[in-house]
Amino acid sequence: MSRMLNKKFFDRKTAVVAEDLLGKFLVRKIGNKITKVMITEVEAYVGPHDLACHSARGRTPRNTPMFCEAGTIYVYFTYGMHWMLNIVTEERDYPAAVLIRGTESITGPGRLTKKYKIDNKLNGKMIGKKTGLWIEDGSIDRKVWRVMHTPRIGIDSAGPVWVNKKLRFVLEEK
DNA sequence: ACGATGATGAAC
DNA sequence: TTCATCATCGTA
Repeated sequence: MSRMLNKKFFDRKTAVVAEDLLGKFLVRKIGNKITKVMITEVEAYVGPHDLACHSARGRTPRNTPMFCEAGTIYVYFTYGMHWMLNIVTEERDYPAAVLIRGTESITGPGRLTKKYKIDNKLNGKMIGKKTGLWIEDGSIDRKVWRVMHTPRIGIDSAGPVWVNKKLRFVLEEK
């Protein structure tokens, strides 16, 4: 049985946590049914100075979970139909998070939350068994997978500097 | 390429 | 209270 990643894992620099999440497993428990899939695509939203980050314009009702302790789930609704799953990083009151964009069986942050029934009911909760959503350890087989660094998706309004930062990390099959 | 679809936050 | 925007997706 794999190790469940705890607060300590997420209480580190956001870009480091993001890249480190590749190859780890997203685990979802609903009732007595457990699904476990490898994470293959993430993005880092590194703090209030990051103009693509929801916390760039201060604290608001929506982004309040980002100010909570590392390992807190931040789910928000966008484009009138999609839920986005993030996990909060770094120390309390430092608003940063990693967006989980894709797993081995499903690509796209909106599809992922739909498939694993992730919505605002999880917002602000801590990852763990009680919540029914957590992350388990795993290691990448480097003979099979390579890590790609690219700009983040769908953040054009953040301005050229932050749009071009390579804060999206993707696991690709060689 | 574009419309769906509605919460969010900033401006007025 | 209005309005543009939005960390997207399915269909064309």
